[in-house]
Amino acid sequence: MPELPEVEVVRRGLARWVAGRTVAAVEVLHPRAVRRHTGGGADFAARLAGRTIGAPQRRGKYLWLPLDDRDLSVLAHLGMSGQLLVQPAGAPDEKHLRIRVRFADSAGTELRFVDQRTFGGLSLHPTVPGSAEGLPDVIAHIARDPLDPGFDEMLYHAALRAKRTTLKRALLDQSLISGIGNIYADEALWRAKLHYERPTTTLAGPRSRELLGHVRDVMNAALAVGGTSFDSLYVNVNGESGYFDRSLDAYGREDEPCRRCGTPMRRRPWMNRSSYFCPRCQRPPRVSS
DNA sequence: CTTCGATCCTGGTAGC
DNA sequence: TGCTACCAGGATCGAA
Repeated sequence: MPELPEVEVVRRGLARWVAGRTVAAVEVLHPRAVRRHTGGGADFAARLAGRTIGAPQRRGKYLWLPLDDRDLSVLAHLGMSGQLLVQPAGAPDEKHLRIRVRFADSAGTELRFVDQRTFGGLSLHPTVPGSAEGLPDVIAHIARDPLDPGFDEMLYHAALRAKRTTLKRALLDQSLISGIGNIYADEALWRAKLHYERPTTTLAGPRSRELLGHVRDVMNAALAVGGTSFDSLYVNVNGESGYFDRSLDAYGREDEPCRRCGTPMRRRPWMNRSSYFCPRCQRPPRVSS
C-alpha cells in the first residue's frame, strides 16, 4: 500500500528517468485509470501528446508532473496497487497495464501505469495560478505533508485539537495532514503509546508534538530503506511496503508479541479495515465512542 | 459545517 | 477439488 515514503521513492525515480522527456503518444487501456480526467481517455492522450515533462512533485500520497508551460500537470495517485514503471519499449505488457506513455526520444524506454485494483489513476488538471511547482487545482485542499518544509506545525496542532474525532481518523484526514495511511498511522500510534480511538480533544500540545515526531521518524525510516529497492529500468514500487515491512512494529502483527512489552498485539475491525495495537502500551480511552 | 459510513475494485486465501 | 466469503484500503460522496 503506497503511502508517503513509497510515493516519494517513485517520485525520485521519475525525476531521474522521465523528467525532461517529451511525450510522443499515450495509450489508455482502461477507462477507470483516467476517471478523474474529465475529458476521458482520448482527451487525456491528445492533450498529453507533444508535451514535455518537468520536475516531478509530491504532496502526501499525490504525485504530479508539471508540463512545459506550467499550465497543466499530470496528476497521479497510486491508490492501493498502482505502479509507475519505466520499462523497455519492447517489454511484454504487464497483466494490469492501464496506461502507456511513449516518448519522442531514443532512450528506448516508456512509462507505464500498472494497477491491479484500479483505485489509482492519472489525470490532467490546470495548475493553481502562481504555483511554482505546478500544483494541480484539484488537490489544493490536500494539506502539506509532515516532510514538507512548508508544513505549518502550529496550525496542524491547533487544527488537530479542534477536531471532534479520534486520533487515527485525524491522522488519515488528508486535509489536516497528508501522506499517512493505515500502516503508518498504526506505526506512529504504537510508537507514541497512544490508542487509535483516543479523542483528539484530549491530546495536549506536548503529546501532539510527540506523535508528530513519531510520524516523521517512521516515515523517514521507511524512506531510507525504500530507496534501496530501486534500479534503473524499474521506477521502484513493489506496491508492498518494500523492505520496510520487516521493520513494522504494529501493522500486521496480530497475536505476535509487542516489541516493547511482549503482550500479544491485537487487531480490531475499524472503518472497514483494521487497527493493530498493543493492549498494554496503548490503553483505550476511558470514555470510548 | 462537520462527521461518518458505504462504495469502488480484484486477487489471494481461509474455510467448508 | 471447487466453490463461496472475506480481506486488503484511499478517496469520494451523500447522509445525518
